[in-house]
Amino acid sequence: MSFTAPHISTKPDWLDTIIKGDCVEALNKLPDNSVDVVFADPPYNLQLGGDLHRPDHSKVDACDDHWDQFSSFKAYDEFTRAWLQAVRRVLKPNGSIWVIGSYHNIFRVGAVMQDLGFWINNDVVWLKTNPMPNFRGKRFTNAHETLIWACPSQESKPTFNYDAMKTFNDDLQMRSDWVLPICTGHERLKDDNGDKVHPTQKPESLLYRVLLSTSNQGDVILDPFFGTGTTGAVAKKLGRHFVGCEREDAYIKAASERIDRVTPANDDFLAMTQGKRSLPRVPFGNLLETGLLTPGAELTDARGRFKATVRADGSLICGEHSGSIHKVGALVQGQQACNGWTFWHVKRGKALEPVDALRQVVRSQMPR
Amino acid sequence: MSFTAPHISTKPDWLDTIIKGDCVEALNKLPDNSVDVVFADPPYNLQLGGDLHRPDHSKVDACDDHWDQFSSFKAYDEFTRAWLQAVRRVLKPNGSIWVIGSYHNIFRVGAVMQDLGFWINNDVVWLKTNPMPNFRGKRFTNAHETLIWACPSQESKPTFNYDAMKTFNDDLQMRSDWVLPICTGHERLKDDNGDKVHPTQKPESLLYRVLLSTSNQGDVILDPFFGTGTTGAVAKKLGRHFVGCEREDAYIKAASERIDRVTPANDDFLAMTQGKRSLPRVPFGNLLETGLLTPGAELTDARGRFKATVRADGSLICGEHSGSIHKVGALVQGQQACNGWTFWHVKRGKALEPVDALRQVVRSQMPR
DNA sequence: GAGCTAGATGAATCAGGCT
DNA sequence: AAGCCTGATTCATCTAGCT
Repeated sequence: MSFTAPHISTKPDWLDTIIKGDCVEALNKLPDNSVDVVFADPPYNLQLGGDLHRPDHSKVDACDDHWDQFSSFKAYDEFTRAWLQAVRRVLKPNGSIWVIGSYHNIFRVGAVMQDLGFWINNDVVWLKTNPMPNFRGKRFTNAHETLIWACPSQESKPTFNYDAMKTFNDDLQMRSDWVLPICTGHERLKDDNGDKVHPTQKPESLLYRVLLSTSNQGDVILDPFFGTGTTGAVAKKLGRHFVGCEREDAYIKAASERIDRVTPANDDFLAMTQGKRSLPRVPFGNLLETGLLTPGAELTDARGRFKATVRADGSLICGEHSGSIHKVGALVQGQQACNGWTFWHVKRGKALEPVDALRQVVRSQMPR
Repeated sequence: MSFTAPHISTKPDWLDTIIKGDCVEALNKLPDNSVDVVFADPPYNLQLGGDLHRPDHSKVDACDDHWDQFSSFKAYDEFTRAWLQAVRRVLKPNGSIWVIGSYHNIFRVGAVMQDLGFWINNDVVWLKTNPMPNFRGKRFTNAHETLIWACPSQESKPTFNYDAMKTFNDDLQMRSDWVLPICTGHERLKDDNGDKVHPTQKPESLLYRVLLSTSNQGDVILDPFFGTGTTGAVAKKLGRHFVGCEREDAYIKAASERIDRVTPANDDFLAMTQGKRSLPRVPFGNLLETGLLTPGAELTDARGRFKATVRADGSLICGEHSGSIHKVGALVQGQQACNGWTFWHVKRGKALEPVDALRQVVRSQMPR
């Protein structure tokens, strides 16, 4: 599980290990100012209700573990303050801390961090390419999580590999929104029954980007909620040291074996961390939001046989039919499917143009 | 600045107006439970000064000279609590509140909202297609802002136009990440010198999506930090009422003139895509009453594995099982629940059709 | 092997009306 | 007020198994 770092003559015994126990207690084993970067994925305090089923009646495997249960916001805040203070002692003055969370907990975490004097450099949103849908149709698909990147004080001068990030991002400044898939497939650790070992394993691509942007080779990376060790695995791969705190034996075992299998380094990781470079998607509704079309606008097909009217929500009305441009396009033609972008046209001056041309206008305003 | 709503006989004098003054004070003019949706873009640059007042109208002196982190955060929290409580009184129990902010303030706002009992439905990230770059190269490009969508309590049942948003988004569920350009060009209000009137004018496209997703035609939309009136302009355009609070005369003037220029969209095009949930309920027994099915009719599932017989009261008999179409459908499959309308089929000519198709026939014959 | 289909699954604060 | 019944609701991706 360990790897050599020749320039460190006497390696502390806690380096590149997982300390068993609650993180506040476990961190007592570390000296002051001994850590360069912290990555923390604390419990989210989800407060779930009853069971949730998919439309096909299968049950959603919820995160209902005991470690995610708190009696109140106050209790959660106290827990948060305690681990942040413990982390603060071991973090170097110019070190960085990353915390990830969802709307259930991230606002509380961020406020406590500010109260303790941490200085926020950025919040970063992880946009999931493949989030779980909202099965009951009662909310927006919860398609992102939030990371806070902060320093121990306003005076801190953290590592930020600006040029590496810019190169990484096709010579554009790296933005605060990162598009990455969730952790599935071979990367997801499974037990002997084929069940996931940890309910909330983070993708390695996320940790790559965190460590690549705000740490240097040989740095010490602390993860106070180590879980199945994504932080350790990526740290080792990138030539960083790690130290983790974890209470559950099953997670420690899985993480240790996982990190043992990691071979540090070449450059093949770059590909993994690249976001998708496909054309940005522009929903038809955008044309109304941005004023390129107004509710009541009339669309026709290229030959003018069918006429439809646009409503405020981006739906079309055409005789008895209503729905998306694709659905109504299919219905009026009596076909199974239709690309509404090329089927429907709009008058622009004297000429008829496919609405796809308006989509191009929107895209031209998007530098990405 | 006002527009007529003929179906409201006595329009309150505050409706479709901007109330001058601090929002906590101004909101005293509104009765309890009088607002359907709140959109709030609270100030968050503490160092600009002049923005913060305690509930007793004394000025907060936190950011006068030296930056005092703790006292200024505390003052901001007090300010936040005060306006949120004032808003809470006028918001209907099933109303929605949206708050937008950046990492400077959104964590504090979110935590205070939770402390006051607001229930968060989603956080939404607005991804800017054209953000300001990070000139010093010390941070990630700050390319997003965060919105919190919440309700006054966990029991609230807010308006959420799921089907309209899905149509809007090319027949995919609307996600929690919205890609929209910032407010520039002709949309950006300029004064006589060509300077922008308001430092943080929000794009109309953002409000369009907020109001389309969580409000209905004729709803009352409150913006306690009205600024140059983007909320009012989009509300009027979409056939909603507005009320705003604003302290600065210059903003009130610019907003009033702006809203006067807005032409509301035609009623016909404000109708939105409706889902099945809004269709009138048709009990299964109706199919027998109307003669579409006769007692003794045989139903099967799509693959013909299960056969059931319809009795005069609309119950099914299937082997040992009997009961409603839903109950028997669940029982024969050994599932907890089943939508009998789509599970059970009937022969119509040569083809098998779900009984749901018969329900459509009944609905088409119903008076609107 | 390639290609296809069916099935499984992911940090989720996920219903509403009537009796 | 609590309980019961109706019936509405999913996207991207990976794996296993079959042709």
